[in-house]
Amino acid sequence: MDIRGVAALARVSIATVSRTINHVPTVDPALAARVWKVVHELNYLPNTQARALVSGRSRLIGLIVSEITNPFFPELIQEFEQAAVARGYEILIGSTNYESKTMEICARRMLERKVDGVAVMTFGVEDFFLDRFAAENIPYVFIDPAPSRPLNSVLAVDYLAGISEGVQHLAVLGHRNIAFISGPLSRRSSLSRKEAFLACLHSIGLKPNPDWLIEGDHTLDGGRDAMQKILALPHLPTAIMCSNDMTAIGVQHALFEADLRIPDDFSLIGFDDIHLAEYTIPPLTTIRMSCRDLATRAMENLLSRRNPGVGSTPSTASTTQPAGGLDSLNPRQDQPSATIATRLIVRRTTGLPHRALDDLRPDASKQNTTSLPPRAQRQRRSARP
Amino acid sequence: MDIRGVAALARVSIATVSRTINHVPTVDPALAARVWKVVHELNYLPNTQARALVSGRSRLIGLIVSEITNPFFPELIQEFEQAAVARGYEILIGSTNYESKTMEICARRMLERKVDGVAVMTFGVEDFFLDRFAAENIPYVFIDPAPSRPLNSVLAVDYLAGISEGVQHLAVLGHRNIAFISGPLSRRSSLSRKEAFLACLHSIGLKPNPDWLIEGDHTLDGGRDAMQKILALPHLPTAIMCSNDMTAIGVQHALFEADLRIPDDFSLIGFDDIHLAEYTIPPLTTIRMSCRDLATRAMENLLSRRNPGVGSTPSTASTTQPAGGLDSLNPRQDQPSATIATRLIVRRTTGLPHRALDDLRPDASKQNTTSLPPRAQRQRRSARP
DNA sequence: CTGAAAGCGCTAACAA
DNA sequence: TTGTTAGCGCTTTCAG
Repeated sequence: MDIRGVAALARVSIATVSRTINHVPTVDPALAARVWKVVHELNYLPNTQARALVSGRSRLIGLIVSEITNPFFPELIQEFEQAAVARGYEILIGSTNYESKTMEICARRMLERKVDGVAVMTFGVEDFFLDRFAAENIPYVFIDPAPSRPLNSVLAVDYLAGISEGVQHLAVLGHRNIAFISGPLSRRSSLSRKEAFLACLHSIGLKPNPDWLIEGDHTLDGGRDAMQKILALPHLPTAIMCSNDMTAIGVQHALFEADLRIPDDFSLIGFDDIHLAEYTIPPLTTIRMSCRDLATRAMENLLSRRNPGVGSTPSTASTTQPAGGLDSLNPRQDQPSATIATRLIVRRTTGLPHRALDDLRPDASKQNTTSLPPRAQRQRRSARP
Repeated sequence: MDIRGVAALARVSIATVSRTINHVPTVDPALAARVWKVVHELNYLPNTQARALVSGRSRLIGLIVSEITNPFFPELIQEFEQAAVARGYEILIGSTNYESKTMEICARRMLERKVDGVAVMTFGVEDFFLDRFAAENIPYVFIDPAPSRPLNSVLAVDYLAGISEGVQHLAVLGHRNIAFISGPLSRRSSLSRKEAFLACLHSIGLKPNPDWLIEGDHTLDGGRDAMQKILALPHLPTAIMCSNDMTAIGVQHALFEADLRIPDDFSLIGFDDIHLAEYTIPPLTTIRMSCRDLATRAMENLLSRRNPGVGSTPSTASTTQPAGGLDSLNPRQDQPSATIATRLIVRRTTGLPHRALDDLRPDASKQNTTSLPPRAQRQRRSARP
């Protein structure tokens, strides 16, 4: 059943049907009522493809993430989807899995489906596609520092604030030897976090030990492996900061396997504050970055810059959803940046450095500052039957 | 740049361009070469909307899940996406968040975007939409028992096998008092799991204690709350089985907060075997269900039943991707079912029942079978400094 | 094997 | 305010 069928049954022209379902205000209420009646009786649903073809706008927003399997992204996607649906849009998800080939395919799909905007929540898209997006007048927004280009827009995350809170929290507890497990350093957002960490360290007069700067990959496995590398070091830090929560959970696991305890043996701080962080054992101290903020800001940024020349936007996309509303308020922005706040959430993976405990027990034999008691001397917590 | 531009530069008609990029075999290789050259020089990307409009096929597969935030689904989605992309399709994700209103919107979106098939990985869609899908000749596939209807197809998960392995594993260790935390019982897949559990219990001569059958909601919070309810009971089970891994992680957290240990105080089994299960503390014994199987089977099922009347499918969707291949092999099936296997993965949350330890220590005072020693007598594991 | 032409279902001028 | 009409970019007859 198509628009013609509706028009025939409602005894109006197809143009009137089109205007009605698009909520163009100048339709005679009587006719509109007839049209709606037929629409509902027939359960008529407009063909999105046809609409998109003729109007040039797909009401589709592309969302490129690195890895859907990292719980941070589903949380982001959920917020994004809500933000999109609330405004009458849908999202097209692409996950790059950190491969630039896959990224290319994603970008191509976005272009082929004529998305009205793209939010890139992962490492750099190649210039080729940026040019292409620009050429087709498709706004795109990056999280994090990105190449400065026209039509480009970035959402700056205030990494420094949260990480600084984290480092200071550790310093106050007495930690001087802090390791950092980064994400893949090829990604700008990973780099930013690492640099923020280094800057904080510097600002409180600590210098980084290169051995304690490990490159991870933002996965559970990566976190575990990185921690194992650290444990193999001759001198151990007393606290570990991680570039994301998944890494931290991997670290927890490595320590569990090594029979070491958190926070007694090591303090640990994550980043992202995924929902799971509250549920790790012990619950993870971490730095929160608001997905909702990110998603909302990204959406608004994109919509506010939407193709200003072509396609006036009189109306709503769906036969049911009311119009989104205020999307044409903001003027076009070319290098605007919203700032996304971060802040420390203290839970139970941070405590005094293990050295501090020794200091409290004067009878204990003096131990090397940066090494743990030999594993053999420590009891296993749960011997299996 | 559109097909006409390509045609002009390649000095052929638009029909020839169309045939070329669709890999219709009857094109003169010389012309085809000219076309491809121009296509690449111009980086021409065909407009998906236009293709879909005229061909009636969108090369879009709908995937309806309940909650993207539960890590099982991202893992499923990832597999699904790969399966789809490998066959030249894309997926359109809808998450219902367990709300039937949202489900309705999802179904509507799928219809409006003219998906070529829908995989429903969550509780029942309303009949209205099933009829609609059927009417538009859109194949759909359910996971789990679903209303029997034409064009309907279900992927049967062999819950019984895995759950039975789990129950037997517990029984062998000596557990007789086993609780089960289900998912929302309004969902068929939750019901199936619970029923499988009950059947297993019965088959080894145990009868369920109604107090130990708790309805959860498949979330972390739900698992925690359910465990807290169990802990408040006068008689405690010695083992807990959960309807999914997230619930089990919630249980771990509740026990951690209550200062109880796994597996010393309670044995715990999850379901799904999400990647995270290997990383919980201690690592979670769980029942594995293969996402990849699920995704692949669902995709194949859908494609094999694809609209047989309309739209012959001569070719590939993309200018780059090679054709998927064997999708027209299987004949149309109306009530076929692939069976998805499940099996137990033993990690470290299962052990002897706490009672058994007491039996091994004859000097210990005899304790009530179903209650733990008072918390006050147990030492805290990690007193905070 | 190729090209001309007829739409796919809808929106947006433009006229009435 | 409403209807008529010309496409949107592409696939697919149908002649050549």
